[in-house]
Amino acid sequence: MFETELAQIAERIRAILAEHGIPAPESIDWSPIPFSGTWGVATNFFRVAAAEARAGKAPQGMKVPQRAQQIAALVAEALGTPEGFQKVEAVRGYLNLYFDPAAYAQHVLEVAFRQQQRFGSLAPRGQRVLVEYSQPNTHKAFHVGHLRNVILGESVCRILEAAGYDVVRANYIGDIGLHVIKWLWNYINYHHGEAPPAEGKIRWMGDLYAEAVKRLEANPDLEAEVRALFARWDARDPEIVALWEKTRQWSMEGFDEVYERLGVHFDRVYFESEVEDPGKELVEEMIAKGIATDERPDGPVVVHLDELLGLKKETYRSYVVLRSDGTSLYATKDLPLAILKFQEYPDLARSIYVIDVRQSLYMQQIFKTLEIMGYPWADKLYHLAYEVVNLPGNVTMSSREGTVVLLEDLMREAAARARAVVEEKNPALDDTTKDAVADAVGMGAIKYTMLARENTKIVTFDWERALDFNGVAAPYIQYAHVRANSILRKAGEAPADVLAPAHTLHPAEVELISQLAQLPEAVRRAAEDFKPLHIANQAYEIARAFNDFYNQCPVLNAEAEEVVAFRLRLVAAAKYALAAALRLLAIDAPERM
RNA sequence: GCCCCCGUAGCUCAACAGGAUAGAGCGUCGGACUUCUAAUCCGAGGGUUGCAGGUUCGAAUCCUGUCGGGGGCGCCA
Repeated sequence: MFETELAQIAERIRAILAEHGIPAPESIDWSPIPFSGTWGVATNFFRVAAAEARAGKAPQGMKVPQRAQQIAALVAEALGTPEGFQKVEAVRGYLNLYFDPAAYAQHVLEVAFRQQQRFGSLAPRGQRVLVEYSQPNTHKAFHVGHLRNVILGESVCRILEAAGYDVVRANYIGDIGLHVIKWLWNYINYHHGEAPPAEGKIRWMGDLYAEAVKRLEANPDLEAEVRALFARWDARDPEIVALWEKTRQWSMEGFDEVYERLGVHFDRVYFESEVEDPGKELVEEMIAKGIATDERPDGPVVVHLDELLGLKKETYRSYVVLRSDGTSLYATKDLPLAILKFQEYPDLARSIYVIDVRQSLYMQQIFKTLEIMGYPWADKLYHLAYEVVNLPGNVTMSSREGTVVLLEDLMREAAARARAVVEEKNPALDDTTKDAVADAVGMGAIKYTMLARENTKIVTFDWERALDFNGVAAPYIQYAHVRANSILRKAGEAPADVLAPAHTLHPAEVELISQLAQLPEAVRRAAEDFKPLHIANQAYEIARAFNDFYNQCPVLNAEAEEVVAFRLRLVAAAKYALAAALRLLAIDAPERM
């Protein structure tokens, strides 16, 4: 807000400094004034004073903070009070500019009314980015660890869109590999002809996989059967391929249900199976170019990155692109997939991989290899690393080990608990609404706990914490939205125009407007760092400010008609902001609860 | 052996590009519903930001070292 005005003031400050022979800083940055209880921006002159001191030009015997204050005072004096501002002051080396409250409040409301549910959105950039996330394996379970990926990926997509990017949502399905063969082996031998239940397809698929692993561990001799089956699959035995396609579809249907429930959809779904053959061809090309070393039959096909780059220190190390028996592994397929993405979307400004942090080295190896191969877009690849979800006691979630919390169990439990709370808090609602509210609150609570955390921090899954609806949590924000909605409903017609306040603003109004105004900046930062956390924090701050306002400032029964009119508009703006922020977190904003 | 991440209140976490007085929630104690939904609000208590140096006018934030925890390092995905 007020970027052009501030740029002009910055120029005037430069001129004032120049007049006094004081070296100008390379940039003049503005930040909010803390502890002020009103709106304004500040900049400081410590850098200027320090630079002056280093140059030996500082007035004799004057310390940097003291000199900074002197310069701030000097600038304040020369600047006067610019148009649109109420007050200018120099405090402890800072120059504080206070906006005219009425004008500022009106400006914030104007933006909110113009953007409405898109409040906080930035101008279009005309750039396209692709985000690959979720990446589930068919024939396996979908647990809470996978949930963090989906939620983070989806939120990042929404944030990037709000920041003006054109976003391609991509999924990459692990539909082939040893795990699939093991599953098929178990199915053919012990479950032939069975079909998954209508409810809980993913659980059923996961159970059969776990069973396969258990059988093979109990009797390692059976591995030979699995290898034989893998050979048939590799030879494209029609019977096996048909069964693979049919069973894969069961997993896909299960995934679709989950995505539907989470509010996630993809623009492009890639399958590992579609890049396997291109990958094998690519490996041959890499061998021919001397990028990959063929150590067969005694070893696999390897890319020795450090050697290729002439690095003496271990950096990128080496990795295998093709097994010694000629079968593919992850790297065989990730390389052609990266290429395929840029063939389909040549104008990508960024190709982002949402993948957990344990694969950081691997990702760097893939990116570096593509760079060595000469792909000009290699520098646009970005690994968005996030930490894993563990169980208490630092237990890694593993479908093999059976140490998992299944997504469907979590969602069911969340809905059930939320439903009980709705029943207690608002029994007057009809059943359909109660169900909808329970879903919004339950899913929201889960999503918020995963997003309101630094990507690089491990989440320890705990039932009580994940489903705690109190405190800093989605329901708190949703409740503020509901309260705002409730006031607007009672008021009748929603206000469509904007008013400047005619009364002296209450501190709670000041704080609320101030928090609303910070949403666009939160969007900018969240998009820049790929951190939904910034939105989660800002959403909470807005809700907190709104609840405080709600408590202290009557709206419909305010003391004067003009106050009612202004506050109604403020409530509407707050509702827009809350809905917008929740939308960026992929959390529903119910109308009542 | 090499590399990455984490360490902030009793617990779980915040803290914009290094800026003014490090903030929330939970838990504990004490208050506020005849008033727009109390899933709310107010108050109290709680800190040598693991430790030691360094850079800087200024460090939770950057650098070096160190301790503790987690993770990754050629045929798993």
